[in-house]
Amino acid sequence: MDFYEKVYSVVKQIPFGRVTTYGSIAKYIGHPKSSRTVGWALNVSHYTKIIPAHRVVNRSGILTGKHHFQGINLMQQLLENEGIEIEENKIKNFNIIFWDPNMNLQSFKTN
DNA sequence: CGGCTGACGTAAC
DNA sequence: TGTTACGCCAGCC
Repeated sequence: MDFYEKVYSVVKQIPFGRVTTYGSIAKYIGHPKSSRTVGWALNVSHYTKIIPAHRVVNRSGILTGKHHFQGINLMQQLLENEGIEIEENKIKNFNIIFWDPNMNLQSFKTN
């Protein structure tokens, strides 16, 4: 399975109203230092695949990739539509809604 | 083939 | 505590 296929598989499994980080995804797919590549994978994915990339933010819960969506606030709008509160490009209660694939998809690696 | 870039993360200063 | 530096890896010159 390709690097990006793994990324897509994980991102698509992010529960509604939850978010995860580039680093967590990278770590989960076996490349803990390749978080940048995860971002790149999501970047190309937005025109090759349909995945909830808006549910992926950086480690601080900041919407660093919002300017890669159509509207400047599209990413934030999508998240708020899921009940996630955003303030100044930053997710509120991030530690609460953070969804770590490493803690929820242990069986995924064997697929 | 080498250097630059980037939706990141961590360590060092 | 705020910046800077660097590793990472795929794409694009």
